[in-house]
Amino acid sequence: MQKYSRQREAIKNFLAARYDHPAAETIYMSIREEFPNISLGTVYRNLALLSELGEIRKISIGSGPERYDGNTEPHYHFVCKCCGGVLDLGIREMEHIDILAGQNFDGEIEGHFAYFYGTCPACVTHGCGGK
Amino acid sequence: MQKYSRQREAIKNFLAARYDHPAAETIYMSIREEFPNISLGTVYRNLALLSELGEIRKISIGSGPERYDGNTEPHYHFVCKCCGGVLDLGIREMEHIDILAGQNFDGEIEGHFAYFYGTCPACVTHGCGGK
DNA sequence: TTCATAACAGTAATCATTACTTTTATTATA
DNA sequence: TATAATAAAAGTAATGATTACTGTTATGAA
Repeated sequence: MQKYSRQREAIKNFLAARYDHPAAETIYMSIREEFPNISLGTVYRNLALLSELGEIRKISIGSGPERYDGNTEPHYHFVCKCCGGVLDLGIREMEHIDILAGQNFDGEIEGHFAYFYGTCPACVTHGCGGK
Repeated sequence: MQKYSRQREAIKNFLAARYDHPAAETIYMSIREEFPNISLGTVYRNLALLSELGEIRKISIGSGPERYDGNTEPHYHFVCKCCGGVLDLGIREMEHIDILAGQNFDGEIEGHFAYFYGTCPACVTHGCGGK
């Protein structure tokens, strides 16, 4: 039986209030302000648990550590090659590409993972490192 | 100035002859048959170098180690949730989704990374572990 | 042939993440 | 409210993938 945990609650609330898709280490550093003794293992365990419960989302962006997203609505991400930031994109789910991929393929396609990359608005105007 | 290396040549040829997108460890184990003293570091260094030169491609599939592909033609991959295998898909580049993603976005979209997942042909017919 | 150095083998270090061990916090029940 | 069972914690050790470091060897230009 799952029990309540103040640390888990704090991690969930922290993610719900942010839109920059932080890594476990970043979450750990911030949560430590409220729980100075929290351990990194606790952060990882709760991130894994919350992901399984579908209360947060884990996002892989090629290189570097995993990022976490408090927004569980289906949406795509944009990764800036310049500053490394991760932004949300306001486009709908592209179910049609699964159909496309399934043509001339004998397996069963359930879905896809995708993210876009390029230069984010801030880096376009202020240059790299401008953010 | 870049110098020739028999080990690099062997790694490149090995990848060119395979279509299962092996991980560095797998490549290491196979190349060791020809070069018993080759070190894992040499495999990683050459994989990184060949990727930079555009002679092979490095593919990230969410979890687990990076996979390498001797086919540098643009194409998409399918990852089987059942056996973990990675297959090539015969669909064209989907440039249109970059345009789609760029609408209502002020940054510059250069491209996207995407892969599909589900059950591969072999696992559909023989069940999980049947491959 | 000599020489400069790219690439090597072997090993140590790093980074992100997971696992283990003992203690603490939560919650159902007496 | 007190007791007891156990989920979850803190703290630490271990793992897996990858990168970096340190002499040594192989390549190729002079």
